[in-house]
Amino acid sequence: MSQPRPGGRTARTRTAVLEATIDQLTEAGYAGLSVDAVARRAGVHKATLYRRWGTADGLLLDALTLFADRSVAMPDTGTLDGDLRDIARSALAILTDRAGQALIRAVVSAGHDNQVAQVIRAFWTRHNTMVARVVEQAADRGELPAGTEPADVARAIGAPLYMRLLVTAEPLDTAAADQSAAAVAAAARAGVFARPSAHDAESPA
Amino acid sequence: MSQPRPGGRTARTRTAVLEATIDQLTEAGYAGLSVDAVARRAGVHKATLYRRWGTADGLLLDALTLFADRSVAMPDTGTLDGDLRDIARSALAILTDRAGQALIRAVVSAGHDNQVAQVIRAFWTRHNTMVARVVEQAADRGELPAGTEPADVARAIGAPLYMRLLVTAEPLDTAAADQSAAAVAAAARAGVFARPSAHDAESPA
DNA sequence: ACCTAACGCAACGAGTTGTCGCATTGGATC
DNA sequence: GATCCAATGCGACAACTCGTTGCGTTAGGT
Repeated sequence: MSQPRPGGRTARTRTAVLEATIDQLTEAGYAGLSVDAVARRAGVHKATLYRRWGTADGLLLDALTLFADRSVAMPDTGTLDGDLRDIARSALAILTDRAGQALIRAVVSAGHDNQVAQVIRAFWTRHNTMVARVVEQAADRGELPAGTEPADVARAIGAPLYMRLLVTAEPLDTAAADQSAAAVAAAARAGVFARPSAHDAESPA
Repeated sequence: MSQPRPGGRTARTRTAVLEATIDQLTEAGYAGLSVDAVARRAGVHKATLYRRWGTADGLLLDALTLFADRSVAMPDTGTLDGDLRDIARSALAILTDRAGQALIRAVVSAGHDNQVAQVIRAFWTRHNTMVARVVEQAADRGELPAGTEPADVARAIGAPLYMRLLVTAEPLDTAAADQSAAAVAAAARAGVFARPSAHDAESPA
């Protein structure tokens, strides 16, 4: 069941092509992501790309998968504010990374009805479980009300940064990330993200 | 200096074309916004579109201008929470509107280096001045610390909603808008959006 | 009734897209 | 180092899309 030819040339071609894909996305955006352009840039014949990736979306999907496979780092600063700040700065790192920017813009342009969206959903699922642990620890320390929704917290941390990148084209710097983290911390402490308690009791572990 | 022929046919054509532009954007996205497709859909010959709008981006720009010309409504509920809730719900209305969704997605895909971006910047400028008045009133009432940045508040209100639409494809409902407003209110009250006071005094007014 | 801007129409050249058959190459295996 | 085969290179191609142009027609001001 081993791959027929997992070896050198194929891997090199893939690397060159996916790097060219990022370059092309960076310069020409999703609209300019044609198979021909990527082939020329990678120094590979376009027939090869059509055979292995089929379409431009196939290229995007492969590049995205490679990028999203980085494991999400779990912060552990001992305080809610510290953890949220770390999360916001990690998000900032992705959003300021050249490949990250290119891929995020492309994903948004590609829409939500394809395999690309599945990779994104999987990424957010992992990210949310990470945030859930942070929230849980904070609740144990008494820093947050019980029943705080991790998904709401996770979205709120990233949202202002994505907003700057995608909508308002404002600068993405550490101050922006830290402000976002502080805002989320304040809102979470105020119970804005707390799920309305079913009846009035939430005791189980 | 009056327009040569401002009358009937031209106006009808424009309406039909811009409506077809929205339809096409809704169904096929920015990538599918070809002049030919819009012409067929509008029942107008493509040469006419090339003559009047030049390119697909010209169509987008005209449709966007028409849409963005709605004046931004100023809320006046008497409380910060009420005003922010109104603002969030207004944003929600745009983001759930068919044309609004189509245009916002298109604008993001079109990027930030064109005339389209200018219309967007103008829109946000007006929106920010509106939010500034709300913030100012709240500060006068003592609900907010002095020096609270309106731009930060405005961004924070819209961000989670844009995030749902563009990135995570989550539902856009009143609960989402209200939560966003509540989160911003909590953060603003905590002074997260307060500009660091120049030296240490902020007494005037 | 007249006049002209706006539109319809058809055809076109240029560029892009995806596919095909065949030659060549690289690297795994013995 | 000889052999073999999957992966790639190569060029040509039909189909399609894009934007333009010249000319005839129409609508709506005057």
